Amino acid sequence: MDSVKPVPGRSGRVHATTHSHLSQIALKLFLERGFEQTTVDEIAKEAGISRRTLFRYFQTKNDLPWGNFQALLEGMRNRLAHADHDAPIIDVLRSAVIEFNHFPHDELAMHRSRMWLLLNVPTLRAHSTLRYAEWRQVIAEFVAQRLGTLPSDLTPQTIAGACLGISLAAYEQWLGREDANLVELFDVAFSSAEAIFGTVEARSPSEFSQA
Amino acid sequence: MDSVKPVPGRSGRVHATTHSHLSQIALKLFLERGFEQTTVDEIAKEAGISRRTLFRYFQTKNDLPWGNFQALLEGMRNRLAHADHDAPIIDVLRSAVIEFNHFPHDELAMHRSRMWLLLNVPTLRAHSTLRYAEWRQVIAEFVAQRLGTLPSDLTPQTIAGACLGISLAAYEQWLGREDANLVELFDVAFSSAEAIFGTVEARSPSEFSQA
DNA sequence: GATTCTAATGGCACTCAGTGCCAAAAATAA
DNA sequence: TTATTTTTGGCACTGAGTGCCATTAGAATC
Repeated sequence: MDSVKPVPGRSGRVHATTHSHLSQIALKLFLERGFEQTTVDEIAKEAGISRRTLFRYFQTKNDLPWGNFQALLEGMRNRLAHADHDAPIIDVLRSAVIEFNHFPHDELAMHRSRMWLLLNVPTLRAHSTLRYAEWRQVIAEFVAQRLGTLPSDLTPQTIAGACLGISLAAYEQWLGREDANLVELFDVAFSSAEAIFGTVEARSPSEFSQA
Repeated sequence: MDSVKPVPGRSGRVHATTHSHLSQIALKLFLERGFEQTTVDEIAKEAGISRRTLFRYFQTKNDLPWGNFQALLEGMRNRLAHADHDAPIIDVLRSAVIEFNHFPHDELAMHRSRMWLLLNVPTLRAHSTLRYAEWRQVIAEFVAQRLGTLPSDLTPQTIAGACLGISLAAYEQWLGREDANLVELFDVAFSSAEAIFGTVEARSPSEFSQA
């Protein structure tokens, strides 16, 4: 499935597996036997690697469902950094968040399982707080950079918090309806939020300076 | 400090300690050495009980800073249940939440340490999610009972979420200012929220029926 | 093609959180 | 004194996570 190939121009032994592959195996076992009932040893054995190696791919058992979250975060960070500087902040955020939560059709079922676990297994629910904080930080840093403030200031933090709230609301809806379209739900959720809050405070500085 | 006395009319061995006492010892060690650097064995030894017994008072190490949270929850549940049935929901909630977060003067320093840990140690921050959920559930059940809806419905959940948000904002302020008054901050936070959202949707049913 | 360098793997021993089980201790009730 | 009740404490066990180091499998160099 995920055949790992040597990267040209890079010394050293080739990776035995991928975050994605391990995550898939873990999700499968978690769904079959339950999260608490599945041991890390079983996952490692199923993946054909040693337990020690698994802990080099994932810091904790709780991180397994997330896949390579750091890489996804880095992708969103880059997307935000290279966005059109004249586009309104809210528009950039909207498309970045939607892109972040866009998955190929053949991965959607797995993603649904993933999100179901993250939102329903108590241990994972608690641990998610930490991942959410990292995600919000990426948003906050982007907004702060656009507004010329610190990421810790009220506006960046508020907007980041709102984006997270919107996302979680969309996922709640998605998990509740078998036939729902995730991207559409995100779109609707963002539109609702914009209608309620307006976009005044979220416009880019260049729009003001160009006037 | 916490001398444990036999309860009249109740058989069996007397409790060797209290949640409060263990919590105090744990807080002291967590602040001195750090949360991760303190083992449960050290806390048990310092308290003069066995490790096994400590785990009968607290399910996990993460629960130690919370003290007897279940008892506090039960207190709030009772307070809400016995509140004046004609008083507006928001007024009942306001006083219940403030009372929940009211501590005697000589316990305030310890409570400050407690909250600092809960909001700053990653593991505890994550675990708090679960305690917050229980707290919100108590609020939601009260609101639902007053409105004649299910606790899982949107309005009870939203109001409970707002109460939590208000509380956390008040704590953030409190921890940032050495001289701040916690109860006053809660009062201000509640007033701000009421000013923004109004109180229309949060009035008790009897107010409508009496009209 | 043999050697060297580099980066990942795997095994082992260890710490620590948390649990099941059961005997011992300490209180009340008969 | 004896029986009953409830908590405590010890012990062995499982499972997560870590430090250390030898081994492996590639690439790069000669």
